[in-house]
Amino acid sequence: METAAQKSRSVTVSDVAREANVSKATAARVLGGYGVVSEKVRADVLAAAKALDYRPNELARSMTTGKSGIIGVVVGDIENSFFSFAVRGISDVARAAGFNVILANSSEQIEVEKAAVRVLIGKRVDGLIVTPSESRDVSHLREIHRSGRPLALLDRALSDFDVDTVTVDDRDAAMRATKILTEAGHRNIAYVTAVDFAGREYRELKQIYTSSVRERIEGFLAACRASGVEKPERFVQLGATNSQETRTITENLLSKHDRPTAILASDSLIALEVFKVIRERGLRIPEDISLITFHDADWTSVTSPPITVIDQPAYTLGKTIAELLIRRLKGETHTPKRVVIDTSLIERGSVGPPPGIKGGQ
Amino acid sequence: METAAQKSRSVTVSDVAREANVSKATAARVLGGYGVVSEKVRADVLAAAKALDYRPNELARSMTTGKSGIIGVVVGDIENSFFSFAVRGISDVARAAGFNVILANSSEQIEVEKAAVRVLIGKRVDGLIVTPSESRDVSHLREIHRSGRPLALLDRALSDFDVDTVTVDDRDAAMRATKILTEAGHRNIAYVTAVDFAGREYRELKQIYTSSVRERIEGFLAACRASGVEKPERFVQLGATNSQETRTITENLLSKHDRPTAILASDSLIALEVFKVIRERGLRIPEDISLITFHDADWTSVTSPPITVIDQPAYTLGKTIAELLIRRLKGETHTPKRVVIDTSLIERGSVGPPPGIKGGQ
DNA sequence: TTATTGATTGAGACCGGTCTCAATGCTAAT
DNA sequence: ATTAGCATTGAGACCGGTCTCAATCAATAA
Repeated sequence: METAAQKSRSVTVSDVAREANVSKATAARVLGGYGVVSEKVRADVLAAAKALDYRPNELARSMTTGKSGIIGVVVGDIENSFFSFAVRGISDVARAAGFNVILANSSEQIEVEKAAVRVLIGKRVDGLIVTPSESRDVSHLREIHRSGRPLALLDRALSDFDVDTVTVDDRDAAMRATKILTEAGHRNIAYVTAVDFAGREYRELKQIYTSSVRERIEGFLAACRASGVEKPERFVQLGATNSQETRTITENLLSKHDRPTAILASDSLIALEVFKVIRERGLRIPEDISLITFHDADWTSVTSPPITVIDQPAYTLGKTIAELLIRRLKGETHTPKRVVIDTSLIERGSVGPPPGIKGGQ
Repeated sequence: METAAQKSRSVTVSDVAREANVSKATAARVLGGYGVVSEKVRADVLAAAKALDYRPNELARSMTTGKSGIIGVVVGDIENSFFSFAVRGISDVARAAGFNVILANSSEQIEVEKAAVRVLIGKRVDGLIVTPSESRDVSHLREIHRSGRPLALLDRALSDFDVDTVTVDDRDAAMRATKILTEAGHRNIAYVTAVDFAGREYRELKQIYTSSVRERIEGFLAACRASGVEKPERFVQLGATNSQETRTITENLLSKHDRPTAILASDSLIALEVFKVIRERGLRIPEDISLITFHDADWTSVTSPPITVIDQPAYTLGKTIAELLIRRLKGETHTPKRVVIDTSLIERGSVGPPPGIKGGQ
């Protein structure tokens, strides 16, 4: 009657120990893979474990060891393929190193991001990889640091956080892309980006709290100025946070009497919507308007014409930051590294000279 | 001197209790939000908690309650936007209900899937949502069931598993799509799908161990036969598991002397590659070849011509299965539901009559 | 005034592992 | 024969919560 199976309570070390006629401590030693045990006992315990179909409770294990084997990842939006590739890079590296990943979406909202970080800390993740949605409010990131957990930043740097960071050369990439446009003769180039900012009107760099966005704008402005464009600030369009907003912005842009002859989109979701609106308006690319976007999304190569893009190695970005974090989790104490990964510009067919209305340079 | 901060050990209930001059049990009551406490004591404890910046250890909490508040999700491939949308649906519902999601990728490999399930059970997730990569080896799914955790199946049903399942009307969808093709006059239609099968050659339905794939093939074959196509089996192409394989398959297909006049792709990743190869070959869609694909991926609407697709509501699929699972996790004991969600066929411009070489019906 | 009742609070077991330390047994050295 | 020394094993504390049960106390009823 003692063999009667309990409801469905899971098998514990004690159960195995009893079955193998050894102490709980000994059973734990072989099951947990630590300490020393004689061959005979080891075999007995293993046999008992198999017979009972023992499964270690990782939760309990985590509680004593203090390590959960989990890496928390907070990302802007998984639906954006840039992030899903990055996450895939993180996951692959993590799994290979024996870590699991808990994924959270911030929807680029600081409050959601803070909540996610809080939950993750509560779950006692071993480390966090975050794509900070802004640099003004970073109290929650400070907390991570204070809790002793390593933090790593993905895609967006934070000047006053000296932690492992992997970004791409945003400023430079934006400059190169813009330069291609100015060299083709464009002087009225719109830069459409996704920052959610009350008022929408762009005024100065200081109002942008996301490093990557700021750097790209910086690069865009620099390249515009270099080619003699006056007050390029007026071409910066903020607020393309979702397809509806992007659509509105693009429609406004295309309705202006001096509509831009080229558009630079800060991500592929924006570009897709821009592309659609351009199409709907019956405008031709690149004859009527040129287009370049950040991120080599799959669709950009199959449109007619295919789109010129800035290729951000998203997978590598994720892979690299995960490697850095894991090295730290394994005890390495290198000084925080700031890795900047090169992007490349893939020229396809979406850039041409501006329509001859007002002429080139 | 007693105020001296400990290294960086985290603040526990006991610490708060001491600070507030109450017992651990009482502090736990207010911090844990259970039992009853007087207003005064509650205020004291809360104040102490704030002063000490107390953060509950979810791990410890999970250990006693037996619930981790985590839903484990094992999916074929997050990079596939079908899955990333589904995951987004799951995540949104989960977060709203106070659950977290641990995501694992199986890469459609049964061994990886089994390992992932094992890990997730070890982490004591409250329930699992799995996209089973095959129906032959389901021992690991049986284990989930035996461990008392609810299991829910996403996108793929398992005949001998009576658990909550959400799928789409694959058979019907494939039939409708094929019918559009046959009605346009096609009789030589290739169906390209991603099952990894030694030998690649399709022989019979029984060799397909993924329900959705099987049903689609079934629908395809039925529609072909209905329009008088003989031995439509020979048009089924297995093995398009990655872009390279897909490319090879498509190239072979297009090189045949009696090359298909239409292609039906089982997912958007496959279709994208097929589309590219068709383009490279200088063939025109739909004049030279027609194309339909499962999943309304973003790129399908911006190509020239835009692609006719079977729209699978991936987000809804994820949302629905998560809702079902969560209801169960909250104690509801409804009999397992098998929800089949309708797909819709979005006709765009990639279907036309077959080129007039051999003529239509 | 004393017993009864209900509201609070405290003590301590427990979850399922890890890990320290002492006890035991056996071999080898004196 | 006695004992130091090493390899094994066992007992039990601990991690940080939850939760049961008993104790305390003031207020109400008899």
